[in-house]
Amino acid sequence: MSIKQKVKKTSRKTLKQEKKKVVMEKEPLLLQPPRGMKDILPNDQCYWDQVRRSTEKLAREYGYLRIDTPLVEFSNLFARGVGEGTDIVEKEMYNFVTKGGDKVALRPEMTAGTCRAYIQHGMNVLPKPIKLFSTGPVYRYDRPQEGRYREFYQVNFDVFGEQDAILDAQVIQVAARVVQSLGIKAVQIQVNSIGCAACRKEYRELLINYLESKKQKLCQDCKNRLENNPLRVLDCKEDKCSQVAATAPQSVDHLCDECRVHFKSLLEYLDELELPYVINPQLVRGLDYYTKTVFEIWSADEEGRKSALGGGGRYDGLIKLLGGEATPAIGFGLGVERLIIEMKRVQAKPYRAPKPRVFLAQLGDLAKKKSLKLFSELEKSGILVAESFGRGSLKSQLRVADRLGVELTLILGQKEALDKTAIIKNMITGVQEIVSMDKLIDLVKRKLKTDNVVVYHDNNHQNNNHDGDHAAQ
RNA sequence: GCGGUCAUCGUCUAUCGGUAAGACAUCGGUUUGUGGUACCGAGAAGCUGGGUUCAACUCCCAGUGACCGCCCCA
Repeated sequence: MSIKQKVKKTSRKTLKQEKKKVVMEKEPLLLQPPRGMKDILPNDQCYWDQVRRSTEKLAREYGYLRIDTPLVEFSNLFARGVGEGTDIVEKEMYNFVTKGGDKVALRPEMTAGTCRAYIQHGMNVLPKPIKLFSTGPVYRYDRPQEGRYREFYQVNFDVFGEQDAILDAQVIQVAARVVQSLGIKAVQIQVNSIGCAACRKEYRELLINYLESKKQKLCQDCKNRLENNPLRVLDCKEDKCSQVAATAPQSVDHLCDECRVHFKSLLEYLDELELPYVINPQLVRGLDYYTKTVFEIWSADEEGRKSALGGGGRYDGLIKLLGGEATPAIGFGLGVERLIIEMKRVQAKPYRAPKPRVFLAQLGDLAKKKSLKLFSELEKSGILVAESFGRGSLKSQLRVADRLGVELTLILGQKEALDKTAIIKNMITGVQEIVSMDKLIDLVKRKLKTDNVVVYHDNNHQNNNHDGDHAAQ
């Protein structure tokens, strides 16, 4: 190591220590978001765009209107709506008190807020059924891991005012279609019916009796669940519990007449739609408000590892519970991050936004000034243009143009600026011509239309581009 | 909430108890008006806090975070 290097290293180190000292004096600044939260970087946006486009298109086609509700609601909306005894409300809610003393929470799911808005704005007077969809972040204070974040995004569909099972089937179909439209084909739909308030009460007692008799075989969690949420014992993953659950009375066998008919016709409608499904008598959802139909959508990879993409169900009692007039309703939510994980796994095509096909290069003070306006004129006439105004040399600008893979580069130099002309360079053939400024835009448009896109990139070059994408992350 | 693995430039990966190397990426240059290659150069890192030591990026502890497995869910 040379003396020069040594000196440099030392000074760098000293600098670093000083920097550290300054930071320490103020307050440690962690250059990362809080746990379980993450940035969605430009490189990933193509997947998010694809999800947004697909869901918005299907929502439109099935008659859903978009609604956006606040990320923050009063805590008791969720306590009442989602259920006091649920994991979500009990241990996963971001609760806080505002300066004004309001007890509020970040929404852990979207249905409660949608219902609140439905009641508040008197949507019950609209022609039924009323279909609403929304998308945005939701928050759960859970332990993060792959596909599970404390801030995550959902797309959510809800329908109000229709109790016919045909709607249950259509809602399940929409859920399946959203997933499939993203290119995720290998999905499994699980359905179950947990009955209405009346038959659920009866069933619940039956189940408690049964579980009490096997109490010593249950895990500690389930012993607790026995008290406040016995249905949840059924989907406990503990071996001993699932053994008990396997022989437990099943809700489908203890439905009242109405619920049985409802479930039966749902299955008939699903058959009619040729939507493959599996009846899972063990399926219970983590939210209290469900009645009758519940369902989940799962994907499975080659090794059989499953991941829940979303789920939903009917909640005929919720609107009344929250203070509205009794209104049947059904809905579902899908986890966007999980959809994207699946899209990547099956190598589904993300949305590709149009890229600029023209680059504007400038040389010299006068041309630089003129190029700024020329850029906006090109943009106004619908031509996507790239530039690198900050660079001086034509060489480095052309290098950028090349790397962006544009088809044409417009060169505006001192001479051209004075002559009111510009050079159009075809980046594929290398041929260039001088045209007058007032014909430039029309000519560029014509060239973009007629020029066939020739793929001339060699592999090496493409790889470089690819790496570049990653480096931008 | 519990268990496991891990933590070095923007990214990936080395090395070492004596203050860190390379690749990719970035920026600049190779006679300043012409792009892919090549060559030269520059900037850029030891998660945080303690401890052991003459000396810690390295060893130990704690914290934090990421990932995996439970639990739960989306």
